[in-house]
Amino acid sequence: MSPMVRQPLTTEYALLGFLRQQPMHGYEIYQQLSDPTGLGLVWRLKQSRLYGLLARLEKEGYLTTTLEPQETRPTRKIFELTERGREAFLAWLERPVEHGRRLRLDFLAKLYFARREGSVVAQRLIEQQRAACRSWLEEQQEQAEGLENTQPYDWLVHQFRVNQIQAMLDWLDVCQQTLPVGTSVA
Amino acid sequence: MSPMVRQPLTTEYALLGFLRQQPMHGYEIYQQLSDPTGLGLVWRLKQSRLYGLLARLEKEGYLTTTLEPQETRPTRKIFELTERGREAFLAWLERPVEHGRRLRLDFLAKLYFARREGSVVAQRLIEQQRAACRSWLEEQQEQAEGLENTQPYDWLVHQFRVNQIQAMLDWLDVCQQTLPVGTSVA
DNA sequence: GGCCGCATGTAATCTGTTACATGATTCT
DNA sequence: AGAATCATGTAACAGATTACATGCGGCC
Repeated sequence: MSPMVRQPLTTEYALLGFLRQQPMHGYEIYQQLSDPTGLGLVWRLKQSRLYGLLARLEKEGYLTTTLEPQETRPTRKIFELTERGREAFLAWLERPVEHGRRLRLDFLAKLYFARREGSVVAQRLIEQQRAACRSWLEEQQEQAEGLENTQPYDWLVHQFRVNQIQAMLDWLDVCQQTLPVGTSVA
Repeated sequence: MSPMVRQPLTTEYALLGFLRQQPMHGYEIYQQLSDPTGLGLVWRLKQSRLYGLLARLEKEGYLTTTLEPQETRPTRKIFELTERGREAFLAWLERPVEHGRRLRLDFLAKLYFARREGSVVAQRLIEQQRAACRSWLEEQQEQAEGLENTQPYDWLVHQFRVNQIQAMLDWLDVCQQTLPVGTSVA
C-alpha cells in the first residue's frame, strides 16, 4: 500500500492562488478573500480555519514562512509560495471540475483566479469545462430515455440534472463571450 | 439561554419517511433507500451511518423500537414512528427548501415522499418551492444590475445563479404538469 | 468606558466517510 | 471454496463550524 498523498482542498488551492501575486501574512489573505466584491461573494472562510489550513500547507511544503516582528502588534507570519505550491496551483487551475455540483463553489473559484492569470488561461479553462458539461449532459439524457412513463420520479430526477447542466452550458457561453480574447496578463 | 433543540437532518427526515408506510427494521430501510430506482438515485447512505441515525432518532423520541428475535439471524430491531416523529416528518414535507443548493438533494427527497403522500401534497410542495425560487431570482437579478461593466466577475457569479434558479423554475413547471391533479392517496 | 481593528491561534463539537467486527446461510 | 445476503453495530479519522483566548491601539 502506497503512503497515499493528500490532495489539497479547493479552499487550500484558493489560498495558494492569493499568494500568486505576492507574499502575504494570514490576516491580509483573510481580508482579500472576505472582500464581498470578488471571491468573498462565493467563498466564506472562518479566520480560525484559515490559520489551520495555512499551517498545514506549510507543513506539506506548498508554502514557506518568514517572521516579521512588529513593535506593537503580534509578529506577522509571511507566507510565500514554494515551487511545489506554484505547480500544484497552476495544475489545479487548468483542470475542469469533475461534477456538476462543483460548479457553484469550485469552478467559480477557479474562474476567479483564471481571470487574474489572463484571458488565455480563462478561455482554456472555460472550454475544458464546457466539454465536461456536454458529456454529463449526454449521459443524463441517455439515462432519462424511456423513463417518463415507466419511472416518473427517476425521469424527473434526470430532467432536473439535465436542466441544471444545460443552464451551466448557457452560462459558460456567456463567460466566454464576455472575456476579452487572447490577452495575457503579466 | 434555551436548551436549543436539535433539528433532524434531511437524511433523518427521509428515514422517518420510509417508516410512514409501515414499521421496519434497519436493514429493510437500508434496502429501500438503496433502490437505484427511487431515492437511491439521489441519496446515498452508508449502513453504519444508518444505524447511528436510527439510534439517535429513537433517543430523541421520533421513533420507538420493539425487538423481534429470530432463530438463526441476529435479532431485528423494528422501528416505528411516534406521534412526534409523524408530525416532524409532515411539517418537513410541506416546507420548501430555503436555498437553491438544497434542491439537488433535499428537495428531490421531499418530492419523493410528497408523491407518495398523494398529488395534493406534492402539488402544494411544488407551488411553495416555486414561490421561493421566484423570490431568489428577483434578489439575484437585482444584485446583478449595473455590475456587468463595473464588476465583471461579480456579474458572472450572479448570472450563474440566475441561470441555475431559472432552470429550477422551468423544471418545477414540468413537475407540476406531469403530476396528476388533486388525487389523494390512502 | 466600550467597541472595532490588528494578528495570532487552540479546543470542542458536529457531520460524514472508511474501515473493521461478527456469524450463520445460501448461491455459484 | 469463495462470494453474496442477512443483520447488527463500533472505532477511527477528516472536514467544517462555533466558541474561546490574548492583547494592544485608536475611535466615539
